[in-house]
Amino acid sequence: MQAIRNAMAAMHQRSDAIPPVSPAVESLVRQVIAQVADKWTMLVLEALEEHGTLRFTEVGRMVGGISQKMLTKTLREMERDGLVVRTVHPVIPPHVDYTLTELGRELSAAFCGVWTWAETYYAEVSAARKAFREREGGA
Amino acid sequence: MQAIRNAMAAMHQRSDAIPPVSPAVESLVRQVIAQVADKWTMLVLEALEEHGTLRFTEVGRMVGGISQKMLTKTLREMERDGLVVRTVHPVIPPHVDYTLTELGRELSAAFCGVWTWAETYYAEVSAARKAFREREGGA
DNA sequence: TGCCATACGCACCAAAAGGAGAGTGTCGGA
DNA sequence: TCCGACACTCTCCTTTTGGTGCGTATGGCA
Repeated sequence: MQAIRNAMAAMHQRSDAIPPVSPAVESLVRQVIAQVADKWTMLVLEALEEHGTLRFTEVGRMVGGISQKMLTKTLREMERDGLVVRTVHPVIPPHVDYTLTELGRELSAAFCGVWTWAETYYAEVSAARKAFREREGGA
Repeated sequence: MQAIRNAMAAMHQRSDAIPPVSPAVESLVRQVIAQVADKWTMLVLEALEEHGTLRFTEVGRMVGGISQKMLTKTLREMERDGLVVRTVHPVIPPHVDYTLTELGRELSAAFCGVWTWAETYYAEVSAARKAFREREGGA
């Protein structure tokens, strides 16, 4: 049973996968991808792309079904990664608004293809799931 | 404190967000997006796009750092959603291979933009994180 | 006088994601 | 003879995700 672990471990040093780019870049890119390929991030990105500058509760409204905790977390991570700018107006009912940076807009544009794919093929995904259930589930 | 819950609840009936598409389609698309915008799914998709047909352990090798459990789960979900075809050769050391379907290839193409974005801007994301740490973290 | 609204932080909890390790069944090689 | 290989599955465990509810500061409105 060592073999699999050995192979997996070896994987981390040697890059059998994609030779063109260096392993260090590979790993960074994967890290960024993993961070960004998140449900809430995608939804918030969409909302801000569609509506421009929004404040906290407005983002929540646009995204829909997100808790304040997750919204805070997602926005903070996006701020950290340079995808949004957070502007605090020091007034007494607090007022904070969020805008996409250029980086954020670029990412949003990149995700556009995935949205289009989902809109184009969701029916086929549904059909595939149904077929799978009938084939596998209700044998 | 009811206000937020009311607003959130209202959100689910009325579509304040994106009028152009119907709410039903919206919800389906979001569901598909949430399913598909997954780290492992993206990585497996990439591996299969790059190398064509692969068998179980080969996919694991190409993706790198994935446990067998997650690999099984990811591949099963992708099969269910019609992204890959799973072919079992009934020989005695088991032999199963996985190939992208047309749907899978289309999705892979759609994600291409995100990969390009990550490759183009990962340095800027790193810089943004560093700046954020210095600004916020090590105040 | 007193409650509401904003944009959170914090504490507590449940559920899901994810990893490590063992087991499986048979066959071919050492 | 007995171990390893494949493609898993199962169990146990930790970490992450996500939800709910509470607190907060204070100017404005009733």
